[in-house]
Amino acid sequence: MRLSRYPINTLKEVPADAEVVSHRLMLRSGMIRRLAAGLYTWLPLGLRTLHKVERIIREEMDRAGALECIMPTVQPAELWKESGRWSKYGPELLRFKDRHEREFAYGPTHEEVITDIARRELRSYKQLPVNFYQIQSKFRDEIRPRFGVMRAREFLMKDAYSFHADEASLAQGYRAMFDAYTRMFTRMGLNFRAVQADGGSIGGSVTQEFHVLAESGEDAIAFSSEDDYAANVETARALPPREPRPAAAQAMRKVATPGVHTIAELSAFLKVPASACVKTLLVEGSAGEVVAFVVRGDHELNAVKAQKLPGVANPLRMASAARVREATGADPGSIGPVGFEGTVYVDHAAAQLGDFVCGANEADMHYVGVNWGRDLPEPLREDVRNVQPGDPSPSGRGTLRIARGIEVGHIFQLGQLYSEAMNASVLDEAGKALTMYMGCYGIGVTRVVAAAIEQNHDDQGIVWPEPLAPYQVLVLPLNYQKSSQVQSCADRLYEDLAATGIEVMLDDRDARPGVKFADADLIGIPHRIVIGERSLAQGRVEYRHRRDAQSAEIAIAEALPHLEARIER
RNA sequence: CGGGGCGUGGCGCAGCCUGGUAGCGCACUUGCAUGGGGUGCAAGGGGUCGGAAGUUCGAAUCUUCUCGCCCCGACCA
Repeated sequence: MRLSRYPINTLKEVPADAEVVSHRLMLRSGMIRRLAAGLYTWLPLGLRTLHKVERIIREEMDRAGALECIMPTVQPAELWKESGRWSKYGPELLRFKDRHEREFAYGPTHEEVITDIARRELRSYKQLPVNFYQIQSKFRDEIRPRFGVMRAREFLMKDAYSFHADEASLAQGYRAMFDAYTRMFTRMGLNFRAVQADGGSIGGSVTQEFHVLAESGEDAIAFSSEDDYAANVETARALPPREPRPAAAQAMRKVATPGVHTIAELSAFLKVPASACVKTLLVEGSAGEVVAFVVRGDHELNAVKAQKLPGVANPLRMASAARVREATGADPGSIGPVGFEGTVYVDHAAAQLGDFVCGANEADMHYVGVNWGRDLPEPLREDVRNVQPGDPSPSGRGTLRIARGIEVGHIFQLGQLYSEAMNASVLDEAGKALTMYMGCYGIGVTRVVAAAIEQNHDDQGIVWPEPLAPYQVLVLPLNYQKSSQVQSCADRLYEDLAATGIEVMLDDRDARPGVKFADADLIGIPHRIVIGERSLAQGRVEYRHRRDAQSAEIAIAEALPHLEARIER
C-alpha cells in the first residue's frame, strides 16, 4: 500500500473522551472512527489487523474440527421466549418490531438460534459430537459503552456451540476448545491466562475465561504463587481461616463515635485496625425484605458470591439509604448486626473475630468488644468477600497475588440448559430421545485487537506483535519527491517485497522526515527500512525493528533476504 | 439507572461570571523556503456557538425546556 493513497489522517490530538491507550492509539493511527456511542467504523488499516485475528481464529477452529457457519444478526422473539431469556435478558437486548409488528432482537449471542438449528438438523447420536462456529456482529446495549472497541455495543465475536451425546464428550469438546484458544492467543503473541470464571447470564457450571494481562484490564485475576491456579476475583474462593476464634476478653460496650461513617474513620477514631472492625452491608432480598452481609473492615463484599445466596436478589442491589433507615433505624455508616432482625450472612473471616467493633444501629454510636454467640447469635457463615493479595490459594498451595486482565475469551460447559428448554434431542442407540449436552465458546474479536495494543505499545505508539501487524514491512524513503535515486530505490524495494508476498507499506508522501518517523512509530509496523540519500550513496539502507532502539545499515541487495529472514510468518 | 460534568469550524480548547454580533493551536488549501524525528514564513477556506422557546434594542453569554455526549458506580466477548 502506498501511504500517499491512504486518505485517513493520523492525529496528533485525540478526542478528549478517549481514555485508555488502545482507544487513543487506534484513533490516532487511523484504525477506527466512532460513529455513535459504542459504534465504530473499522478503517482499512484497522481492518487488516482485525482480519489477521480472524484468520488465526478460523485456522485454529478449523483445526479443532469446528464447522463455520453464519447466522442472522436479527432473531425472532419466539426463540428467546422459548428459552426463557426474552424476559430474563433485560435492557441489554436490543428489541424492535418489523412492519408486521412482529418482535425481534438484534442478537447479543446465538444459543437460541444454534439450538434451533441443532434440533432441526441433528437426528441421531451418530451425528455427534459437532461444533458450529461463526464470526459475526453482536449487539449488546451496554449501560455504559467505553474504552473504544474494548467495550463497544456492536462488536465482532467468534461464537462456537458444540453438541454432545453425554457429559464425557462435552468435557472432551470443551478441552479441545481450551487447547484451540490457547493456541490462538499464543500465535497472536499475547500474554494471556486461562482463569476460572463465573457463568454469568449465559449459565453453565464449568467455565473459564481467557484474559490478556494488562494494567488497564477491567477484571481482577487472582493467581497462586506456587501452582497454576488462576481465577477471576469474582469467583476465587476465600478460604476460611484455620485458627480458632479467640475467646471473648472484653465486655460489649457502646461508644460514641461522632461523625464516623467509614471503616477508615472508625479505625482511626478508635485506634483499632480495620481488620478488627466489621462492615455491615444491606442489600435487597428476593422477597421484599433486606438481607445483611457482614465482612471484615478490610475486606470487600463480592457481589457475584452474594447474589447466589438464598433470599438475596439476583442481580445484587444495595439497599437505598431510606431502606437502611427503615430496617435498622440508623443511617448507612452506623449499622451493625447486633439486634438486626432478618437474615445475616457473615463472611468466614468476620465470623472468626472476637472482641470486634461494629455499628450500633444508632447515629454516631458503635459497639466495641462484640462477640459472636454471646452478644448476638452464632453467625451464618459464608464466603462472600473478594480474595486479597496474600490470601492462601484455594488450590492449597501458595498465596494469591492479584493482576488485572482483559477478558477476550470465555468458554462454558452449558450442559442441557438450552437443549432442555428448547427440546433439542437426538435418538440414542436404543432409539430413545436423548437431550443433547451443549458447550459454548466465545471470543471478542474486536476486543482482542484493543487488548493486543494495551499490552504492546510504548510512548510513541503501537508495537504490534508480528502476527497482528497490519503490514509486515514499512519502506520509509526520505525526500522521496526530490531525490530520484531514493525514489527508484524505494519503488524497487517496495515492488520486490510485494512480489515476494510480503505485506509492505510505502510511505511515499511528500512529508518531512519527522512526520514520517512519528507516523511509523505510531502505526507500529514491525520491520522498517529507511532509505535516505546519505546511506544510499554508500549503497546502503537502514533496517530497524519497531522494538529496537538502534537501526542497522545493510547493503541494498541484502535488504530483501534480510527481511525474509526476520519476518515471522 | 443513581451521582458529577460537558456540548463553540474536522480535532483540542478560550470566550460565558460582568450580553454589543466569535477567537487560538492542530488539521486543510496556495506559494516560497526547508529536507534524518511532528520545519519556517506568508496568504487563504471553513463555525452562528447541540436544538427549541423566552428575556432584551441586542444572546455563544441570562432563563426555561429539550436532545446528545462524557466521567464515577452495578453488567459482559
